[in-house]
Amino acid sequence: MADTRREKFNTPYDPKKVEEALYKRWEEGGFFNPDVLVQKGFTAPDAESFSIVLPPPNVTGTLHLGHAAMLAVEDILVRFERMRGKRTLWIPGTDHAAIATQSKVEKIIEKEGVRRNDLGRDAFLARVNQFAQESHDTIVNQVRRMGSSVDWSREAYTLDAPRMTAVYTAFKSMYDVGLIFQGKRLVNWDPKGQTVISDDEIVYKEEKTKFYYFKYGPFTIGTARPETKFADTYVVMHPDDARYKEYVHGQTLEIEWINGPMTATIIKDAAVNPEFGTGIMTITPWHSAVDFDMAERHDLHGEQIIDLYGKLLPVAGEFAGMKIKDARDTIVEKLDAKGLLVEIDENYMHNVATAERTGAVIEPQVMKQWFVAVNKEFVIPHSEIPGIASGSKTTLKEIMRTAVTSGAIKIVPERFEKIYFHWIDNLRDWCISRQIWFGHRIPVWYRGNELYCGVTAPEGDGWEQDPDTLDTWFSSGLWTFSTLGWPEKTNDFATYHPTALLETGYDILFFWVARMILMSGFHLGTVPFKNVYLHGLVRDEKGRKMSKSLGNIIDPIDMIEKYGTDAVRLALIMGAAPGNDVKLSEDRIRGYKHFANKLWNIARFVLENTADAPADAPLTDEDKKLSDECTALITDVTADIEQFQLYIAAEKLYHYVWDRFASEIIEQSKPIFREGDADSKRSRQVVMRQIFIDSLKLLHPFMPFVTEEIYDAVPIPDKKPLIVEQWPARHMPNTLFP
RNA sequence: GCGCGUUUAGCUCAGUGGUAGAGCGUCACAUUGACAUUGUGAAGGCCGGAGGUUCGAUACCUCCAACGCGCACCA
Repeated sequence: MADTRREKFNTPYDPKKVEEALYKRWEEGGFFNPDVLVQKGFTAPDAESFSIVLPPPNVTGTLHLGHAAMLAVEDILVRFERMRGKRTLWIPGTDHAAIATQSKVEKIIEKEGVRRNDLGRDAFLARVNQFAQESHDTIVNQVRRMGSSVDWSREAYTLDAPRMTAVYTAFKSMYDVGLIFQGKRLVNWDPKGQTVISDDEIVYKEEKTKFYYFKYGPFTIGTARPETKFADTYVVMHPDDARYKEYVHGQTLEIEWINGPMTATIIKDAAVNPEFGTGIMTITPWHSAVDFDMAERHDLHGEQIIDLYGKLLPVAGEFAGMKIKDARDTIVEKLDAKGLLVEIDENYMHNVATAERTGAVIEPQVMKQWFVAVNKEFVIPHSEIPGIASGSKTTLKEIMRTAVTSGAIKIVPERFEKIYFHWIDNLRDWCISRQIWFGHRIPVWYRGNELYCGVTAPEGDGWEQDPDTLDTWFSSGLWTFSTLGWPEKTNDFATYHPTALLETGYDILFFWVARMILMSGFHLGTVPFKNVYLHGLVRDEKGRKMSKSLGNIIDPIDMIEKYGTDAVRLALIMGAAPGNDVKLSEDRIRGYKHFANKLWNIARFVLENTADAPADAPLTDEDKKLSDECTALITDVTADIEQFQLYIAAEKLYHYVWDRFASEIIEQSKPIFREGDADSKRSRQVVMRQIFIDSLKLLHPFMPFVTEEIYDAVPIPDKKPLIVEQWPARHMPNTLFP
C-alpha cells in the first residue's frame, strides 16, 4: 500500500498531473466553504472569523501577472488562517468596470464599422454583457488555475441582482440625507468617451506648448488657449498689484477683441498670481476650474464656448463649428492681423489633463451632474469608528480620515498613509454620474418637474429614469458588505464583516480603498477592513509596466503550463515586499520549479527511509536540537506571515528546506541509516518525519499543490487533507515523551 | 512647486552601528548514491556622491545627483 503510493516519486514532479485534479478535489469537497468545514468538523463552530474579499477583476479580458500576484498573496493568507483553525472566507467576484468595459466593446464594434448609437442602448448593452460573460468565464478559470481557495458558492458580480439592490439602497439613503445631490458645476468632460469623469480618472501629461500674449484693451494678457477667449469679458488682476492700482473692481472699459469691440469688466481677485505672465488675465468660467471658482466668488456670468464634441459654438462667430485644435492658429493669425498679438513663448511647459481610459484631452464643461458631498455635515446614527461618536455630526471626509488616524485601519506599508491623507485633504465632491450605458443606471426618475429617488421605479405613468449610469467605483465601494448580502440582515454579514484584510494594488488606493472606507463608514458606521495590504505592480524584467502596447505581457497561464502553479506563486511572492514593485523574469519562475522538485525528492528520501519508523522514539541530543531548530522556524515563519511579511517567510522556508534539511540533515542521516545503532536510527527517523511533515504544512500556503500531493502519500493514521491540517505550533522534544 | 520612494555582485533583490549576503546567470570540478530540475568550489561589489555624528557607517543625520511615483498647478 505504502509502496504504491511512493511510486510516483520515482519520476520528477509533474504539476500537470496533479494540479487540476487536486483543485477539483478541494473545491468539490467543500474545503473552500467555511460552512462545509464547520459541518464536517474541520473547523470549530465557534471559531474566530477571518474574511477577505477578492478585489474583483474587471471583466475586460483576462488576468495578468498582477492579478496572479494578488491571488497568491491572498491565498497564502487564507490557507494560513484556515490551517490555524479560523472560520475562513474568501469571496470571489468580478467587476463590471463600467467605462473600461464599455470602451473596450466600443473599440471591438468599431472595427466592424458600428457605433454604439447605431445599435441603441439595449442592443449595445446586450453586446457588452455577452463580452463581459466571456471575460468572466476566462477569469474564473484563471483564478482556479492559480489554486485560489475562494468560496465559489458565494461568487458575486458588481452588476448582479443582489449588488444592484445594494447600490440602489446605498444611493437612496445618501440621497435622503443630502449627501448625494445634483448640481450644475464645472466637471471633467471626456470628448472622446462622451462622458464626465471624476477628478481621480484624470491623468496629467506634461507637454510643451505655446503661450500667447495679446493686447486686451490697455492690458497685455497671457493665455495658452486663445480658442476659448471669444467671450472673455472679465479681466482679472490681484487687488494689491501696484501696476494696476488705477483700475477699480467693477470698472468697465471698451476694448477691441477677436470678433470686434466689446465691454470688459475689471475684477480684482487674490487668486491671480502677479508673478505669472503679466499678472493679468481674462477668464473663461465655462472651461476652466480656476476661472469657474473666480466667477462663483464674484457672481459673474459664464458662457459655453466649446461644445461636447470639441467644436466651437456660434459665439465664436466666423470660427463656429471648427475643431478647437484647428481653430487655434487661425485665431492667433487674426489677432496678429489686428495688431493684438504681442508675443509667443514657444517653450511653455504645462500639464494637460487627459482621460485615463480614452486618452482624450479633457475639456472642462459646466454641466448638471450627480455628486457625493464629501464636506457636508450630517448626523451619523451609529458609529463604531473610534473618534466618531454615534449621533454626532461628521462628514464623509472626516470618516475617511479618522478611520485611519484612529488606527482602526492600518495600512501596510505605512508610508501610504501619508499619501492617503494628502489625497483626502485635496478631495473635492465626487462626481458619480456618467453618460455611458454600461453600469448601474441612476435610481432617479423624472416626470415633468417631479423627481423620485428609490430602490425601485415609482408607481404611475410617465416616469422616465435618469439616462446616466454610476461611476463604477460607487458599486465597488460597497463590495465588502454587498458581497455579504447587505442590505439584507444575513448571517454572513454578521459573521464576516468587517473583513480582516484588504489586499490590493497601491494604484487603486484612492479609487477603491478610500471609497470603501467612505461607504462602509456611512452605511454601517464601521470600517470595511482592519488592515490594508498594498502590493506593488508586477513589471517585466526591465522594470517596465506590462501593457498591450509594449507587447511585454506575460500570461500567467503560460507560465503555469510551463513551470506549474506553485513555482509561479513563489516567483511572485519572493522579493515582493509590501508596496514594492516586483520584476519578474522567467528564470526566477524556473528556479522555483526546481524547488518544487527538490521537495518532491526529499519526500522520496524521507518516505523510503522512514517506512519502518516507529510511531515514537526517544530522541538523541543531536535530534532534539534539530527538532528545536524546526520549532524556531515555525515560530519565526508564523510571526512573519502574521505581519504580512510573506516574502521573508517564503525565503526562510526555502532556505531551511533546501540548504538545511536537504543538504545537511538528510546528508548527515545517510550514515546513521546505513550503519548507525538502532536507537540513533529510530530517533533520526522520528525527527526527520516530524520535520518533513512540519515543512509540508509550513509550505502549504505558498505551494499548495505539491505539498498536498506529497502529503497524500505520507502514511499517517486518521490523516486530514493538508489544506485543513492544523498549522504546526511547536513540538517540544520533551513533550513528545513526557 | 509640495511630498514619497529607490539607488548594495552581470541581473533581481535581502541586510546589519563593527569593514557585505541570497537567487538567477557565468566559470571550474564532481557525481548516476532522494534529486543532472544535483553537489562542491570560484570569479565578481571604494553597499549612488559629498559632508557630519561615532573608536568605527553600507547602515544614523544633512546636503546633492539620478531614476521612479503621488499630489497640486498659473490663465
